[in-house]
Amino acid sequence: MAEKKKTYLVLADKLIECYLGGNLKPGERLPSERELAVQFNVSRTTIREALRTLELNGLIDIRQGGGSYVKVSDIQSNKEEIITVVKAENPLVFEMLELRRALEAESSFLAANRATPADLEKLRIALHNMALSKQDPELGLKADLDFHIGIAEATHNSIFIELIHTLKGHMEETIRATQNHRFKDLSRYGDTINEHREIYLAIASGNGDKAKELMEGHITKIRAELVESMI
Amino acid sequence: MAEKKKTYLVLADKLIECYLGGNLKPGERLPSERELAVQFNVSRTTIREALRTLELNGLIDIRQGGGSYVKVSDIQSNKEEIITVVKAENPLVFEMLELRRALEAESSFLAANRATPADLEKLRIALHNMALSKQDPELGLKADLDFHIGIAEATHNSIFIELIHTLKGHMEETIRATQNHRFKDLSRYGDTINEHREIYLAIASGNGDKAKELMEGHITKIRAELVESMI
DNA sequence: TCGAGGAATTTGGTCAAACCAATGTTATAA
DNA sequence: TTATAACATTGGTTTGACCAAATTCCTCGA
Repeated sequence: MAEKKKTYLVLADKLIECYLGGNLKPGERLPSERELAVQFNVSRTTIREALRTLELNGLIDIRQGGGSYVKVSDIQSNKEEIITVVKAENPLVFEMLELRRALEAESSFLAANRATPADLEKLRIALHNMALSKQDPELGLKADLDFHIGIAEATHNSIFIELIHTLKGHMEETIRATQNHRFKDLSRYGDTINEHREIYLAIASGNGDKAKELMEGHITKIRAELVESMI
Repeated sequence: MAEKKKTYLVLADKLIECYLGGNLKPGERLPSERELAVQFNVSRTTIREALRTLELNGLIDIRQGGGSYVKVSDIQSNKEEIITVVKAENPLVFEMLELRRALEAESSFLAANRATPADLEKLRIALHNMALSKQDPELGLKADLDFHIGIAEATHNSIFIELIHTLKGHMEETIRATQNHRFKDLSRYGDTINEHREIYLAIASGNGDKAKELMEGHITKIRAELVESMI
């Protein structure tokens, strides 16, 4: 069904496409409201609503008498830098794992306070798939990843979400490395599933501190398994 | 510093205070734009900008011909959260702070287990400079930064070290934003110094769990100060 | 020639009145 | 009672005007 979009949002997108999508560098000025109104064939009022939208999203800076300027978002570029740092093909497996411990523990805490019913549903599905996957390593891998990513997404913090996706490759590697152990000793795989389930319950019940503690323990245990698998 | 706030943001706050601060339950309808314009003695245009702000922040739902309704909030949000959303100059500031909480808490934990005498010496110097800087904001800023960076370096985890340097700009911004409050109330600045000192002691004595807990509290407090400084 | 000061212009901020479009309400007729 | 048409309400958009801040540009004096 064709959703009817609000005009000011459509305009905001057009503005981004025309001016913020690379054609205008940070610090440069946009055309005046009156010019934009003519260009897009709408009233100044409507253009102003679109500009407000961009301002509230931190994309531009509006100054009375001055004009609208593309914001030099330290933070936006910071965000990209952070991703770059983490992305760097790092052979530093254990350092990465420490980063994951930091990120995922805090994610669990935040998720417990913010997860929507839809977020929780995703986590339940991942849990369920994992339980079904005792004989299927690939399904297990995917479900395991889905669970960890699902928690990050439940924080609704865009930086955490991007970072966890950046770390996906590393997580996959780690899981594969430890899978041999897990499948040799099925009870251990069961332990992992139980840990996930407990983390889920803590998040679903809104117990942030407990969720964080459990996730810390979980990743510490992964580290131990990784050490074993390398012996 | 008497910042001149944009009218529509001020109005958005008033609307929250009058209607979303508990007096109106989720699902209930706000007065019409025309009524609100009369009530706050501004034009309908201005009221509309304020309502847009609330809509963009997901607090209300505006339906043509229907009216504006308080949204059933996805995330469990207390009043402070709401204020935060509306006030945030850059929506990513608080996301960044959450990232810092994750990184610096884990850093403190790791530092407590790995800090060398040289690492500890650096932290002591930063602490000392901070104590000396009650009258010198710039020195205080640098000492504050040095302390946080020093902890990351004491982890000897290259990823953490790179990340904290990437976040330096953001940290500086946050410290500056909260400095006004700190210097208005010197006892509060003393609190900050004491928090740093306690974190140092926990690290120096090898108590990782305590160091982590203290750092978490410290950054949570920074967040609260940041919220205050924006009101 | 250069710089300071100030007037004129540009640009965003606010207001008012009108009309359109979608929704909600009420009255009417089957 | 129900379906429908007329009306009222409410948000959406346009226009034009004026205010306030910032910028631009010109003049004048050193």
